[in-house]
Amino acid sequence: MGDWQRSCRCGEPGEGDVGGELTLMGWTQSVRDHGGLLFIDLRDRSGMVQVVLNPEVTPEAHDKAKRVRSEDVLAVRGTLVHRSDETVNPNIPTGAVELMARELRVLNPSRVPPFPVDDEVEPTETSRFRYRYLDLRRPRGLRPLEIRHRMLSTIRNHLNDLSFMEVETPVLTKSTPEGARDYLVPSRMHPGKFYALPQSPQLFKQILMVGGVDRYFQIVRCFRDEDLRMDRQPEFTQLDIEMSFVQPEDIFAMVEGMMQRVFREVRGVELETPFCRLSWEEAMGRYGTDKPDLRFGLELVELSDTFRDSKVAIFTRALAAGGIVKGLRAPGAGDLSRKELDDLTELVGRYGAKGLAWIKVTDSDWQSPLTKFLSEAEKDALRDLTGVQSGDVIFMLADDFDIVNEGLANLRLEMGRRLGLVQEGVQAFTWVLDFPLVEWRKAEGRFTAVHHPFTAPREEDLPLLESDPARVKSRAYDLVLNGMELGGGSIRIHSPELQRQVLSLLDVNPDTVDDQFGFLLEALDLGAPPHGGIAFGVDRLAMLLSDSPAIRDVIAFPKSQRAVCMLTEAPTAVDVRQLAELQIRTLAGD
RNA sequence: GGGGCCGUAGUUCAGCUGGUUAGAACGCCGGCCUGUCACGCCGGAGGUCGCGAGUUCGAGUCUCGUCGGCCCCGCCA
Repeated sequence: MGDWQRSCRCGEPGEGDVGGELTLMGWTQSVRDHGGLLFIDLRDRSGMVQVVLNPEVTPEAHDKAKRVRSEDVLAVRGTLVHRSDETVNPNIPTGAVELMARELRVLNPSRVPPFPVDDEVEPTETSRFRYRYLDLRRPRGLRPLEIRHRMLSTIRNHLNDLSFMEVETPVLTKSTPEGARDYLVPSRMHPGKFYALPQSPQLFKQILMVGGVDRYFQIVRCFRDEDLRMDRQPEFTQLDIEMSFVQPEDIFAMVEGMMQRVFREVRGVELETPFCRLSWEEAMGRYGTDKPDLRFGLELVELSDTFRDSKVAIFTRALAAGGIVKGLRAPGAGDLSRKELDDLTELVGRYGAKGLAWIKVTDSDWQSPLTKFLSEAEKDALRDLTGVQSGDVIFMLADDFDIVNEGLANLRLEMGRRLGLVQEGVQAFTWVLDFPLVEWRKAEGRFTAVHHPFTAPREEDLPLLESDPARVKSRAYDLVLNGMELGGGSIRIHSPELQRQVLSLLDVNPDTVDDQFGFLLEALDLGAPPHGGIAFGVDRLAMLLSDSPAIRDVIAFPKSQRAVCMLTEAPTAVDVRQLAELQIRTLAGD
């Protein structure tokens, strides 16, 4: 660079700067060599500006420019001039001006890049993330991170305005029995012992409440060693919030205000508040899921009673086994082909359904493999309950509660898309309330917490804790947007006795309760205020705000589906001496 | 742990029921060109068809295995 100092960024020069002497630095987007005149598009994060080299004015600079290649890093000094009317480029913000170069320095030449650094062709994800630095030079690569940054800075401003305090909690912490698989970190000072990376700062933030921190938040990395998905990474970021002396209403109002501001400042969209609210039971009943996409209707219909004494064996058999029958009317879907119906059957099959019953309703008849088993009374009931009309299809599923709901919920999403019912541009927020406190895990033969073990039961359900735990509802809530779970939280248990009772209901061994949660129980016994909070998936929110198809797009250096860092190739083997120091020997031979 | 899709030039892709020397566009290299902005024109180079077996007279194409990427189920309090 020598002693040169950059005067502004490439996207910034405008007509106000014309006549000025500018020094610009950036990357070579393209070179257009006309033999005589030569143009260079100089780019940085802020944008692009055209540099002109004229061999008659500056033969030396022009000569150097002839050897400039894509992605070379340049510094150019010259005069900013107006372009003549015919040569103005309306497609870029700096298109009215250009830099007449007097002197050019190649700060660092670049090898030919492994993929073109522009938004024209999308490189494969493998090369995008292997060469993430090239990807980030493209607007398409950088934009999701810019939106993420704006979102987080808006959130910090907002919470700061509301007197929240950001506190950092430990990353080297303690493994706890419930929840996802932990990432472990061996301890050198304590051979054979391990820290765990936090799955969330849950217990620390509750302890902060006991410490009187009152209004806490943290934008914090969390770790879960589970298999990846399009919207799941092994390390992800939570917006963690906790407040003392609050009711759910206080949390809702705070979150709605925050979301309003985020959508206003990041997307320029004005959200209506208060958000919709659904009980868990209503959400499950009408949509078959606890995270319904409310951008379209297509509600499910309960049909168990209709078919209680039916001749349709698949229905009565499922009901006899304690299952349910539910249906979904797809308006105007009567033209579905056999192949399409097979595909839909395969779709519900993914969630365990053994088949998918369908009826095509036309003016003259009901076409279905089931027709001959359906009584007139059942047809009347179906007409009443679904409002079916000629040209529609009724889908029905009979199986246990989870399979029916999950199958139909996903069928509903698919049909919503196929029938073009999803209203684009609509932000359909909803709170989902009154989740069950616990659910029975057949595989494990015990109850597990639906939210987490520190969630308070509803007060009116306390008597059921002993007699019928499955019917106890919790003071938990989720925030759902367009079918995506953005965050969830709850009012916490602040009584040590109740906390012990819930832990024992979850069949946590009484010895390990004190081992694992002793510090929490002790804190609850030393003046813990009633408190509650919520945590959001920052990455998912950023995905939504940036219209990104995958979580990888909103993370600077994401991991592949097999949890490998595509840039550094971590995890890797370590030196045996490091292992010896930790007193660790691996079983995996390699 | 299970199911599915994909892997061909530097990049994005085409390559049919197996059949001559594996193609296109962009990029790259060389030449020409003084108002282009996805500059244009002429010429050229560039391939372990992910890898390994198998079937076959013959495999980019079929089969099996393997590696990698992506999507899904399980898992993710």
